[in-house]
Amino acid sequence: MVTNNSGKKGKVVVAMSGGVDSSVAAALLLEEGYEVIGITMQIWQPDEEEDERNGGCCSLTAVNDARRVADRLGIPYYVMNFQDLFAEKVIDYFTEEYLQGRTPNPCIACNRYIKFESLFQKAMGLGADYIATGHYVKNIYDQERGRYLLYKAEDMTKDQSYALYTMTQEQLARTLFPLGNYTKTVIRQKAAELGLLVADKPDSQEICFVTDNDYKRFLRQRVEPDRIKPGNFLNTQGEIIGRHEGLAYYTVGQRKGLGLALGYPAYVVALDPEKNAVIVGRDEEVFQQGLYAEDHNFIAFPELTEPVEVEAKIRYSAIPAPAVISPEADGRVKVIFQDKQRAITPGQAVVYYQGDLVVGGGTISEVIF
RNA sequence: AGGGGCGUAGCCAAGUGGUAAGGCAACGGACUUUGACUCCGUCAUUCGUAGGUUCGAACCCUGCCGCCCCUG
Repeated sequence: MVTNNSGKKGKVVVAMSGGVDSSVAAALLLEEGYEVIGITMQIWQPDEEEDERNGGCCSLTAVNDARRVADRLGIPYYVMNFQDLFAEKVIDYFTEEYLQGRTPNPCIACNRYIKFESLFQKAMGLGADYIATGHYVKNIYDQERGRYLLYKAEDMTKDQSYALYTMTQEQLARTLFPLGNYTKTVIRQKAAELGLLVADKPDSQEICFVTDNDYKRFLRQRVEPDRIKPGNFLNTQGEIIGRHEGLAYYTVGQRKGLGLALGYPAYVVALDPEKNAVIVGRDEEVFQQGLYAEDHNFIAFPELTEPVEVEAKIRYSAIPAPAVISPEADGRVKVIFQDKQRAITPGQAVVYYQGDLVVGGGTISEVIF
């Protein structure tokens, strides 16, 4: 059985969401001999009614679940308030990006600014040697390169390396990912063996602060109406083919919700903030050869100085595709794919891999048509 | 006004006497720690309307309504 020994291997703060993964992560670290402290980040204050159902990562049930697990494991447990920071770095970013005709990835922003920046600092301030999360990903120190490297998880279906490409060497040096070598199935079994009540808790999904999975409604409620203006749907020839409700409600590659009966499936090819237009086309018109990305972080090496062959991943659920990345004079990175990719979307992250190794990544700023 | 054509679901559209294809859109579900994509399911007791012929009509006939084209 798990016992809290004196932490021969160091003190680690585990970010506990109340879910299976972070709960088992804490348990595994305990077994390995770390001194474990559980912390739940309170990041979002849901409207009374919209909460609780499935227990978002910040709902009361989440905190209660996490606290129970901590009790069960016999570790200290605290709740820390990150609501203001989350509102700024994640929610504001999320809405502003949509308003500008880009498509944000809030999970990446949360990992970057909340978990691995703010929580990280507070943990270090508490005298912790490490921070740990329930992400499915591997963090390994490479002697030859003298760098900490990030690798895809053993369980490829659960791999979350895409959402962690922003991690710096300083962060990686003091971060533990106990789940990297396990499959989700094993983790659930482990939770059951430990007698954790969260063993059968469903996987979380969707955006944690958009509990009904309707981000359009979320924007409608939070943004001043005059910031979302209706405009024209244009075909790729520039002809007006209909009216849209506002750029913020559309994203590249989208099919549903356009309301355009053209006889063939119509997809959003691009958003044009200049004209406040949504460009629509056929399926084949949404495939593009490359992109420019900015705001990079490289993990496998300090910086990109010459063209490198990689497999680039354009969205969370994409299969990495062969591409060549090369540095541009303006600091951006040019990514040219071997084969055209579907719905390359400004605002989304592009993460570069070499096999299981995360080379680095950036934010897509422009699509090369 | 005269001549011709058309009127099938939200859009396009097949069906010309035997009891309403299909596509698009929409809606519902599955999938999913981002938005999307994808997949599965649902979607006209009724064919502009009123009569008539027929065992039986969206399909044939007649009136009316609406729209389009041509002529003057």
